[in-house]
Amino acid sequence: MKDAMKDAMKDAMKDAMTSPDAPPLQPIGVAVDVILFTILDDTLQVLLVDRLSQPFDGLRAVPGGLVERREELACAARRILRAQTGLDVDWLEQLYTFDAVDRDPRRRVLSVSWYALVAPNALEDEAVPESAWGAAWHPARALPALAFDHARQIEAAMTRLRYKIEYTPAAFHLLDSTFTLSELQRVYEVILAQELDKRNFRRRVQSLDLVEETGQLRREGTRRPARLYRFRDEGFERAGGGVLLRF
Amino acid sequence: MKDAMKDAMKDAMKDAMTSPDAPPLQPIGVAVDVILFTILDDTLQVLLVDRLSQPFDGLRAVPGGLVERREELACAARRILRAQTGLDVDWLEQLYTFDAVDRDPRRRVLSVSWYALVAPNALEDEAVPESAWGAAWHPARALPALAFDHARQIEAAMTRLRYKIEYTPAAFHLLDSTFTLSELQRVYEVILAQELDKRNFRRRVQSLDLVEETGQLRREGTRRPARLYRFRDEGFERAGGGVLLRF
DNA sequence: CAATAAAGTGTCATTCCGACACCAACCCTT
DNA sequence: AAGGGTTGGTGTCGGAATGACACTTTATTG
Repeated sequence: MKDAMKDAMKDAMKDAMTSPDAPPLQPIGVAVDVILFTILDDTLQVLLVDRLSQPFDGLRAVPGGLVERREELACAARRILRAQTGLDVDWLEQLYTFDAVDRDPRRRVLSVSWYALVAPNALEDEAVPESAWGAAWHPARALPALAFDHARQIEAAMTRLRYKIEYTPAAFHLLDSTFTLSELQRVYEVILAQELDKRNFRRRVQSLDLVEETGQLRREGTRRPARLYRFRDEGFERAGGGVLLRF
Repeated sequence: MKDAMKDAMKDAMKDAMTSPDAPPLQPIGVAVDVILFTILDDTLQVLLVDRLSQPFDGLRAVPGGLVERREELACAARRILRAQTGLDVDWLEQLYTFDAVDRDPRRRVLSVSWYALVAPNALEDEAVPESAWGAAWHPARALPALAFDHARQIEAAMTRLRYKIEYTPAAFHLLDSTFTLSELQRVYEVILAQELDKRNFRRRVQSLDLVEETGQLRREGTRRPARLYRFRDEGFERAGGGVLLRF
């Protein structure tokens, strides 16, 4: 720890020294936090880890950590996610930069917040390593006490997500590459927190050419098998960024 | 300058020292940049200042600068706007945090980017001080060469603005507190870069109760005077965040 | 008082949207 | 083999919203 501190100070010195014309550094820390969503048990879930040290020892938090000196923020977010959860995500978007001066009681640390989406079965495949972090899913609408300003961050991420699924293909990243229309509908219902009419939903999705049949069926349990679909990029592209799925 | 450097290092040391449990600082600089829009000559305009030193000496840039140690980002943005342009804005929103490692050739500096809106006559009142900064309006769709990643930032801000005027009262901040419906329509036309039908536009605005008559008229030039309106908060609130003005 | 220039106003045809209910297909049980 | 259970899958219709469209009004100026 002492060595790390010395290193940081050497870095600071070098940075200040090598560019005589550069204005002085303000020692503001930069962290990223990642709100990782999935849908499990027909519920929107957020991945939380345990905090094992001060501050906020014993509370839960979203995965996060300091950004390295020459690391892009999105890379930091992915690195931290991988380290704390073992997951690789394919949807990762910057959410907001949280900057309250006292959001970290130790010193000034900005949090550049991101949100990410994974399909629920990513769990089974990659197995969230219980490791030291105690990563686990929690229902997004019934969260325990959280460290830092993470409750606010999750709130903001949920709001953003509600908007995003209406005019981007975000929802598809909460599903496998093939899915049934009922599964797709459930994603929208869970995120929007309202029931949708099955026929109207299908009319929209199909008239926008957002999906195409794979020709295969999902047979599951004791009931009629459902047709499997896959997402069609061209649908969203052709629609050109307007609002697409409004319910 | 040397003193400033010493101060920065002292700060860094203090920060690292006072919290033995705090992880080491990464010396990443934090700046804010502000894309300030107005509408002038029926054109969307961006305020640019001259760069008078390296890097990018001689180019134009949006107002920006380093954040102070205990300063919230929005405060920094307002402080810098005031210093470089003399303007106080009432609409200021965080846009995005730009983080390319080499966006500042001297060293790693994040830019938390904001966009702001002012009514065009703010100019005449407060008189953009030509001062050292050479602040001046430039048509947003015909910009000169810009410092840093500011061209990309402006692009992002314009995209955001296009969305925002559809579901927030942003457009009204580009007008005086009272305005004619034609002026309001021109704001939408300029930002969306498309002509709108006068009667359909008025139908929407009035059916949503976004405006109320002041009872006064604007007489201007050689033509029929127009009724003056003012914005009604309740309109947007009642509409509850859905899409309101879609053309 | 004529010319000019923007302000202001209504209709109609089309499309979009939301509400609504039943049969089909499969599996399992008996 | 028949029947029950469960989800999958489909069409219509009435009302609302949308987009296209042109003329009259009201002021000023010469």
